[in-house]
Order: sequence, then structure tokens, then C-alpha cells
Amino acid sequence: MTRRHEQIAEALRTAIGDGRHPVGSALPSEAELAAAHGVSRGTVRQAVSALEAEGMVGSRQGARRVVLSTAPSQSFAELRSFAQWARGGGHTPGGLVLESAPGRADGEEAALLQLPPGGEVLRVLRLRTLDGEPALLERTVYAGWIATSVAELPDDCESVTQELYERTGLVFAHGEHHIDAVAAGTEDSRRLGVRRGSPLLRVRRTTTTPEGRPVETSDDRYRPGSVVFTVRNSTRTNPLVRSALA
Amino acid sequence: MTRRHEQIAEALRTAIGDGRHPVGSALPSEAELAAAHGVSRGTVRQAVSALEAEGMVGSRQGARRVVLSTAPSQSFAELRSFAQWARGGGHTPGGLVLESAPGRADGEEAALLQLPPGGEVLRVLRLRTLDGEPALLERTVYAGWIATSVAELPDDCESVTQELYERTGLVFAHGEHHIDAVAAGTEDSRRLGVRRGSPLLRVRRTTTTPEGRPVETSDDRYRPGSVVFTVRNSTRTNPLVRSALA
DNA sequence: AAGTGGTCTAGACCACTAC
DNA sequence: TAGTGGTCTAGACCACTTC
Repeated sequence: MTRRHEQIAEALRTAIGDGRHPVGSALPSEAELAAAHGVSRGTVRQAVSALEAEGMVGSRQGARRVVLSTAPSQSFAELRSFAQWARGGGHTPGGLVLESAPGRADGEEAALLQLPPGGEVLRVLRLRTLDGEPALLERTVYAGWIATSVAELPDDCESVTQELYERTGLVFAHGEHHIDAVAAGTEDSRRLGVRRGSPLLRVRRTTTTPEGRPVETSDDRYRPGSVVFTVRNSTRTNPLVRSALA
Repeated sequence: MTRRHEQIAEALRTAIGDGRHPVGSALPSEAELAAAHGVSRGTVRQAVSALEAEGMVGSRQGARRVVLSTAPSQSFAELRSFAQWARGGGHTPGGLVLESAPGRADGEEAALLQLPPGGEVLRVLRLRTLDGEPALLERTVYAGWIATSVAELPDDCESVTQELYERTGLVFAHGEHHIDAVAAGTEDSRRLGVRRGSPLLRVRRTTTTPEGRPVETSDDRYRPGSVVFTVRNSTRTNPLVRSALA
């Protein structure tokens, strides 16, 4: 990484992580950091604002920045790719395609994927495991233009994200996630090994390319006790919205 | 608002919202926006990076920014305060304290609130309603130093956040939220009017002041079908983490 | 080749905090 | 009152996309 602001951010993350800046303590001033790293104040501000977006430090005009958390940094890749996330946490991911069939988009799917009504899609039902235990059931709908490549993947493909990137150069860059809780249906309970009606964490998501072109939309159901989602936010960074249903 | 970059961001949000920049279209270049608003490029970049953090636009080096979504902006205040959030969406919030009792922090609570083991806390059980319907059950633990002020609030206080601000000047600035799904227990089901064992969305959160001092930690359980959480993210902005349980 | 966003500099002034 | 972060300017060069 040759970018100075990213180097400085990484140095600060390390210093916070190993206790040189404990939670509750004040960070050096921007001027001090600029002098220490031999850069301008603007570059230092780029670095600390990254930490602020990650929720690791807080700031108030007139006072020094405060360390809020020592937690490691997050990554979109980890959120998007089950396999990358699992390996990053020291777990072993697994995947198995249970069903895969071409079809036509219904009204909602067409809107989410920005396809014409009745456009071609590929529906895939995939079971994901964590250390050998069923963790979530994915019902994914892929837009027609990527369907052929997805259909060619092996059934036990561990990381769809990585395979698609290597085969087609496709990059996932943006995502929208809706989180709620539902009761396990018949298929959910059979596939995940839980009782019918037991609580599942549902995440409905749509992912797009860097250009904003939708690639897939999915309904993921997590077995309780296997996974927790965490959001860290501040007055300045507002990643999460709570929405009421109609 | 006298800040130029915030004015420009708001103008862009409006333009995107009313269709002058449809989803998928390109935004004007930074140079054009700077000229149009009579500011430097740096100020324009502050404005568009706010939209990027909100997930409304995407960007790639060398190409113009792309509109990803027309959704309105989000706010930490809305996430933190049930009442503010509800009113913003045109709903009527209600609140009722069911139980309130002083106590001593157990190990986990002491750690979350940065109190000594056995430190004084105030435990409050509160039912929140949306348009008259039970929406969530809050089990909140307040740090001792704010407990007196909380205990003085009326039982049917609509917005705890706002009342505490007006009475003590306390501001909530940072939060960490852990989201999963659980089955309704006996008390949950009675208070929320759902069957025992039915799925609830659980959010465990800790909130701190701008200085990073923890104020409260809470276990909130949402009735299914009443509320959805939404996260929008990008390669660049990483608000959400998925964590496996031990 | 021209345009665009990403990075970086070296200043300036202001609002707010801490003492 | 001195220090600090928030805002803003007016440049510069580079990597990348688009044509």
C-alpha cells in the first residue's frame, strides 16, 4: 500500500489494538501526527476519518479525538462473501447447491435487479456450513447476464465471490441489506436442522457492481446461535436504518 | 446550515430524490459541481463523500460517480431514539415503563458500561408502541451516574433521549449494536402479545457520550413484522460486521 | 488524448474545548 | 488564552476510464 493516509490509518489501528492508545484515551493531535509522519494535515485527516467511520475513534470540535474501541477493522468483502468472512474468523466454510433452476423474474425481483418484467434469472438454493454445521440457507436470484457463469460453478463451490471474480472479473462493490426475524418454514427447518417455527435471522440483500448494476438478490436465513451482526455507528456515520413496515 | 459542503450534499440528495439524477445515471463531475456552487473541489468532495457513506452514490477512479439509490438519508438520532425515528416515518411512538429498579452491575454489564464490578446501575423494563401496537420490549441498564435523572422521568415518557438532553444536557453520540434472532420467552410473549417461542429480532446495544463514556446498555426485542433494519454499504464504507459465536 | 476521481500540499480562518 | 478539530481554498500530480 503506497497511500500515505492508509499507512497512517493502519499505524493508528495497530497502536490502538496493542494498547498504546487504550479505550478512553486521547489520540495525538492532527498537527502532531502530521509532523510525526511527515505529511500535511489533510492527509492525517483522511487517515483518522477512516477510523472514525469504523467507529474506533470519536471526535468533537475543540477536543482531541477519543479512542472508542479496539475492535479490528471490518471489510465489505467479509460481509459479502461468506467464505472470506468465515476464514477470516478462523472457521471453515462449506457450501452446497441444493437446487438450481432458470426462471423468469417476478415483479419484485425485476425491480430489484433492474430487469424488464419477466426477464431471465437463475434461482439457486444453497446451504452454507460453518465448521461442518449448517449455518444459513441462501435463496439467491441472479440476473440473467451472469447466470451462465454461475451455473457453471461446481455444486460445492466454497466461495462464489472468488470464483466469479477469477472466471469473469466480476466485482461486487455495493450492497443493501434488510434484516429481520422470521419463523422457520418446512424447508428451512429440514435444511438447517431446527424445529419448525423456531426463530431465524433473515437478511434480504441485493448486491451490485461498482457501476451500480445489480448482480443478485438473496434471502438468507441464519440459524440462531450461529452468527451475530454488529453495527457500530456515530453521530457522523450513519450506516443503519430502522424501517417500519406498512 | 451555513456549511457549504452540507448545503451541496443536501442539494444533491434532493436532485437525486426527485429524479433529476435517476438511479444508474452519472453525477456531474467534481469540477462542474465546484463551478456551479462557486466552491473549491475540496468542498465538493466533502459533499459527495457524505452521499457515498450513505450508499446513495458509488464511485470509481477515472469514471463519473453513479447514482445507486434514491433513498432518503439516515440519522444516528433516528437509530438511537425510538421516538425520533417513529415520528420521522409518520408513525406515533408511545412508551411505558413497566419496571424500574436500582441494582448492582454483573460482570458483563460492568464491562460494557466501564463500571467497577458491582457498581450501581438502574434497570428499566420499557414497552414501546408504534401507532398504539406493541413494537418492542427494552431491557435497559443505565450507569449509576445517570440513574437519578432517568428515574425522575415520567413513566410514559415518549422520548427518553430528548428528555435527558433537555434536563441534563446529555448527548448520545456513539453506539454499538449486535443483531440476532431469539425465541420469545414468557415475559416477552405476554408483553408483546405474541406466542411463546415465536421469533423476535434482538438488538443488544451500548450507547456512549461524545467523549466515549458508556451511558446505557440494552437488550431490545422487536415484534416480527413491525420493524426492519437496513444496512447499505460499499467497498469503501464498512458499517456492518458478521460475527460467529464461540 | 482528454476527462475524471484519488491523493497530497500548504496555507487560512473559525468554533469550540480545556485550563 | 492557547490548543484542537471543522471548514475551505487553490493549486499539483497521478491512476484510471472513456473515446
